[in-house]
Amino acid sequence: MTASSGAGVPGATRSDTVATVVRQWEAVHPDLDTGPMEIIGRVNRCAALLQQAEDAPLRRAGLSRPEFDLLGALRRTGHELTPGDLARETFSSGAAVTKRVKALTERGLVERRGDTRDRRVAHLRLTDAGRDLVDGLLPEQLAYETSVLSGMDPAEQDGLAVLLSALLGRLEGRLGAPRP
Amino acid sequence: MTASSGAGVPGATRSDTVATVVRQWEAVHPDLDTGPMEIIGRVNRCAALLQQAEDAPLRRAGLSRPEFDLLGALRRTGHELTPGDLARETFSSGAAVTKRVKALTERGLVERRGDTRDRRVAHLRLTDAGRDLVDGLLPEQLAYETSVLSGMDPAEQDGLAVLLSALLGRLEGRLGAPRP
DNA sequence: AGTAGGTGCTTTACGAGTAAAACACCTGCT
DNA sequence: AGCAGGTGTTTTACTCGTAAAGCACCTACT
Repeated sequence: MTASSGAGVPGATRSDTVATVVRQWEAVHPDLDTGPMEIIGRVNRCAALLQQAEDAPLRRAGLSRPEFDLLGALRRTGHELTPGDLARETFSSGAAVTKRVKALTERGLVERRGDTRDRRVAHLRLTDAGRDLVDGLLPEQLAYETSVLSGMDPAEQDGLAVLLSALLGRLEGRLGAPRP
Repeated sequence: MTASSGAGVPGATRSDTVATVVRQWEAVHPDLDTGPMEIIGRVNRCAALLQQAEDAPLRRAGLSRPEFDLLGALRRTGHELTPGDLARETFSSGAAVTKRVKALTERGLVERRGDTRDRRVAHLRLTDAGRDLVDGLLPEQLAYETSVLSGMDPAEQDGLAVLLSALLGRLEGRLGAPRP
């Protein structure tokens, strides 16, 4: 009665790994509504496969994905960011940002400048080399993403983007400040 | 011209973090087609938030998510699995499985039995305590997932499941055996 | 002015995953 | 039978992220 997708969707959406996992759970726990798994299991699995695939070109450039995210944040915002800004922007802990920034400055991709007013804070920006690296990598990433999505027609792509946005909106609203 | 979702979708899908990130990239690189980001960025972000949220009840039970995945694989298949099977089933490395199995057997959740034919392989199964733990946790997980999705009506949920399945099918087909 | 409390960042200690090597065992060829 | 090569699992050395403590600095109250 939980109004989920238990409905049926007759023979659709066969042949992905999540479908077989869901069927296994249904066999073992016929009483539970496995509808949500059809969505959330697939989101998780898609994300895992996408990251694995997209990491390859980055590693070729000697970057981890979190490092690329950090450089990307600096590039796309267009202005300097503090470590704290970067932590929020890349959804990672402050400590992780500290270490990544250290590694990236040593490699000459990022520069730091102390704030004159508040001597606790640092301002970070890309060096020319850092900017060039991001600008070289980004088209590669997008080309791969485009090729993955090329199997879906544009209407499906838009539909997927809209539905995911709805889901994400809900997640971000609900999880903005959870109780640990 | 790459037939992506660049079309427009006028004012739709505002107010999630991915939308603002995409707008930033568009401002810096107006030449690139950022359509794929609208999908793939959201998949990644949704997965990150979902995992973070779903980890909480697991940690309360003293389990990490990979550990729960391992126990879940044993539960849903209903029969014994070898470490290799588990590695494939949970998409993790053999070494990681070895360590997790060790920890879980020490906690009395998993039992191992040597193969009589081939003495290299072990067969693993849940203890009663392991089975009970999974069976107690699973409804919690599903209830949370149901509540997250409760904002979407059933038709949207089905649509999302179908579209994600199409994407996942493509990813699994393409990435079954990549070249490192 | 002096100080208590908060903020921004970094350091430390540790846990967890990985890749590569090591190990133990099986299989098929001669 | 004996051994070369393959497979299933574990071990080792290392990397990376995290939580919690630590440090330096700012701010606002008395």
